[in-house]
Amino acid sequence: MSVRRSLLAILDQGPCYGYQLRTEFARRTGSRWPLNVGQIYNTLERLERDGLVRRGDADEHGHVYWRITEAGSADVAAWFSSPVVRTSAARDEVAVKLAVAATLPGVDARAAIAAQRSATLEQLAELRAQRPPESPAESAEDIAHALVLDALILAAEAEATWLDHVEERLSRHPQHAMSLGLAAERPKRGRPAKAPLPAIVS
Amino acid sequence: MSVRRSLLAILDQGPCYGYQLRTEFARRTGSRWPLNVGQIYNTLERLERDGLVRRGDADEHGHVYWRITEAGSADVAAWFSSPVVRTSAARDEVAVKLAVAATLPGVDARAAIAAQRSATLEQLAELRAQRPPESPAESAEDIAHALVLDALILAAEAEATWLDHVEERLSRHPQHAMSLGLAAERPKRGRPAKAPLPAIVS
DNA sequence: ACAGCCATGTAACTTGTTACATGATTTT
DNA sequence: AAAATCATGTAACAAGTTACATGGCTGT
Repeated sequence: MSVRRSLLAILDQGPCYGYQLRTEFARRTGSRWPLNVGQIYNTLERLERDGLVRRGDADEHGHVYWRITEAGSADVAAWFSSPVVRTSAARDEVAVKLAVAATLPGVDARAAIAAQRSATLEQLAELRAQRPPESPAESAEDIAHALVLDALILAAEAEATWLDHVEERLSRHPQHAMSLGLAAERPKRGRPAKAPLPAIVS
Repeated sequence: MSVRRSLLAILDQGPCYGYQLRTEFARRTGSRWPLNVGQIYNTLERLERDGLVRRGDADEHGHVYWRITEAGSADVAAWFSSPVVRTSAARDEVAVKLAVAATLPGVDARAAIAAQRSATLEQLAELRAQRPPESPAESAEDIAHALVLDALILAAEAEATWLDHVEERLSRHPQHAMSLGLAAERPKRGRPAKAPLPAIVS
């Protein structure tokens, strides 16, 4: 929902045409998350379908301006006033992947961790290299870009810390090596699993 | 791709029927990411469409077993041997949201940060409370669940740190308050933006 | 003339997600 | 008998993403 909501929030500042929204989004997020132009138009049509924006006529230059509706403004206000909830969904692919890898016999979880850590540390170095030197007078754009960069850096650092943590924990339990075979076949339809949790050494 | 890939990785251990995959996935991820049963069957059909699994006949209990193909095994091997790349996509909704909030005049970015921090800290407390006491003998399932829990805790901690960082940086620049109006209208079609970046005080 | 950007749009597709229907079996 | 769980499936949809077509304008 972040693209859709972001475009709507920008439109809340005043009417924009499609291509302009792309520029505005890029300015505010440091062009770090590329946005295919086609997606802008898709999203605008879906927002119109949902009654959150209205399409205007093309002006003299051929620009099609879109205007937010009251329902749209309410949606933006609600977005900004309420936190992003990470309840059920929001699966971290790396976490899911390593949890599965660590519990499957025959899968080299250590290797998967090592591969991920290499990639994460490399990306972390790249991100840190992009951090500009502290300057006393920063433009609004500079600050916004710095915020996004810091978010990425902190997330990568947290992931690296977690990977070390995972590896250490796996090292403390070398005997059963975290392997968890499939639960034994169930004798009858409807019977609960009652898995024997075979401890297979990888 | 994490659900699809996880189911495929489990199938790489041996044939399973749909409902069984749900149990296996839940066991390995601590039931922390609920998986609607219907999604299992959708995903299996899509995997079959892509030639990664083959559907078997129902056995005496009516269980429909699915078997991974060679292409499927290769996909699993490739998944585990290569890191998850967070290059272009992988937008963090909170980061996008606050970057946009911080650059839009009339939006109270401080309030948005405060709301997010409350939610994040609350969730962090809940997650920490769920951390079981260190026990010398942990089952494979226990360890997997701990890994997932730690991933969530570290991500929440990183987010909290980042939120503090953002707020502090915004406080250091109170004059223009990060506000960035829409770029001025472009005089002609095809002209670049050349935004004046108006410094609007919120 | 040509490359490249500006600008709008369409069509198809992916993964994830939910709601619903259906029925068997097990437990209470 | 009723409730809960096991089990398979279908239909629809959401958000994001890409590839493509089309044309105007600008700078070299």
